[in-house]
Amino acid sequence: MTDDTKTASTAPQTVEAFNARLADLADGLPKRLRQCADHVAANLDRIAVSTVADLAAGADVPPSAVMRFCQIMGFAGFSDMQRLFRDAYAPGFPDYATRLAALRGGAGGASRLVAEFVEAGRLSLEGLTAGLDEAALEQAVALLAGAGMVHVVGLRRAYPVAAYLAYVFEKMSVPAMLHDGAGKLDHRHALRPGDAVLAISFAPYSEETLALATDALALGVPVVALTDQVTSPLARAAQAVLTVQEVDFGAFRSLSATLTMAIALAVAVGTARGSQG
Amino acid sequence: MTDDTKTASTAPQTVEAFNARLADLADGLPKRLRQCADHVAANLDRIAVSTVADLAAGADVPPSAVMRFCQIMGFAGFSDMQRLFRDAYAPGFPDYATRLAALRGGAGGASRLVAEFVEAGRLSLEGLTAGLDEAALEQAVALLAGAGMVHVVGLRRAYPVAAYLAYVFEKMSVPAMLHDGAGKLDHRHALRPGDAVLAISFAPYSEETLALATDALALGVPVVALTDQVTSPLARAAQAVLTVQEVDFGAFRSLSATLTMAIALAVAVGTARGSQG
DNA sequence: TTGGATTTGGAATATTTATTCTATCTGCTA
DNA sequence: TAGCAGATAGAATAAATATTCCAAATCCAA
Repeated sequence: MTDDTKTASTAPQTVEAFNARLADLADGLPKRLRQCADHVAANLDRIAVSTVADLAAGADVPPSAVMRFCQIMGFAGFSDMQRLFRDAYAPGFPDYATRLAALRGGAGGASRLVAEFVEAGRLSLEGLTAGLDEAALEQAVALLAGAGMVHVVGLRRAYPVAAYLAYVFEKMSVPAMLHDGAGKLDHRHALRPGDAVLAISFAPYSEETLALATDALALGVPVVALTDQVTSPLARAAQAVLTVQEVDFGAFRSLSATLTMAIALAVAVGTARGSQG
Repeated sequence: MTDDTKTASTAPQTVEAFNARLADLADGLPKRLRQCADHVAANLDRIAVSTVADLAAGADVPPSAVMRFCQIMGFAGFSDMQRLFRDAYAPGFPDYATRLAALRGGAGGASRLVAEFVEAGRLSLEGLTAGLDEAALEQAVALLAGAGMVHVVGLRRAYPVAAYLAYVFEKMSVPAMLHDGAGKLDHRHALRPGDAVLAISFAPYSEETLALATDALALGVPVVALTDQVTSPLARAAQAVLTVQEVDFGAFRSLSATLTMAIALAVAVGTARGSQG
């Protein structure tokens, strides 16, 4: 026991080192300490202005667990750990506008891009609220909530949206099938009376998506369209048309608004079904 | 004594009001209080993480002078004043539990859901700018830009992100392969020296994603992690860790911030490659 | 299961930090 | 310069906060 492990000397000197150590230790930690680690990791920016009791309450552990956490991180105690974050607090204002301006103006290529896409996403979200067709939305929910099976289709840029919808539907126990065009199979025969189609497509509209929507129309299966324009060819085949405009940055469009619309739609449908029994 | 002068009621409620009051009083202040005012005005952003003694030392006055200063500013004491700054600079993802409860009770149905998810998305995007680790981002871009092939992996909730990344990479002519676990194939043999892995996973972390990252680590193939916590198990296997916190609404999380980070990353990588030749 | 090691919760204690109080000082007016 | 009002410094006290310690609980290996 003479070789006292010099825990103090291993104390992280920077927030980066702190994170590294946290990532390093986190896996092998017992329950309570793990809770501390997770809560701290998720609230790094609050450590500077928190007390042991605050942190303990947030992590749902007793204060002594927080103390033990600080010690295994290499600090003498909480105050020692907090000092690191108080010193690093200098950059200050996590004010959105300021930070965004700094990122946009800054040199860093990638950070700059993040700032631009964030701004584009924010604008798209604003546009979503402003341009929402509530009647169409209610109708879409009604159509999908009443369906035996929801066929979700979306390709290319719309595919992530379709995949996400399928995921949320599954989570909410809504019977749904994702048509992803894999294997170039012709899935249209899966459409049955009582089903519904949720088709997502943006210009340039993918042929397969349009084809499924058209077939559904012919079979009398209702179609909900999530698209970019009321004049979209997809709109012609649909009983309910939801439009979302994404603000683009450069040649690229984010999917913030589209996905937000998608999750709201899916949750609304799941809820409506749940309450129907 | 009945007309108790309600000094407490004059306490500034916002940082702006605080500044206004400070400007208002500063001129007529005696020496020591003036020193306090000047030092405080010059170090507004540090009040939240300072003690009375810190401030006193900085202003070169005894602690009791600081107390008097707090009181003439309208606060009950230093702690009262500090609370204002701690709250003001708290980068709040405020209580969504309350909102959700209100939503359940209130009317508005699907449109209301859209509004809530829009708000959650907006907050997530703001959090992304505030919490961006620029160094990690640059490193991630460098690793991926230098790779022969980018292996993108993400399952469940992360799958739409992975799919989107694969789409953007393809658009930008970055050789990329999407590992989607289809057919339960073991794709890890596809990893070759010179490649890189871009792994996306959120709690609860999917085993397959972790496995691919771990294999890559063993093979010396660099891994970029896009995850929710620095304590994520994915982080251990990764050379660059990008964290994104999504504000959740109810049981559901949108992907606004994650996708925004994803597209920015992909475009940055594509651009870097393009300029390399 | 048993035994041993690790982890945990909470009470007891130590330390830091805020706050009050008052004797003293300073600057002003007459 | 005497007298007074306000300002000040520092000591005394109160409150909040951090930290330690140990008995009890839990986990794990044999």
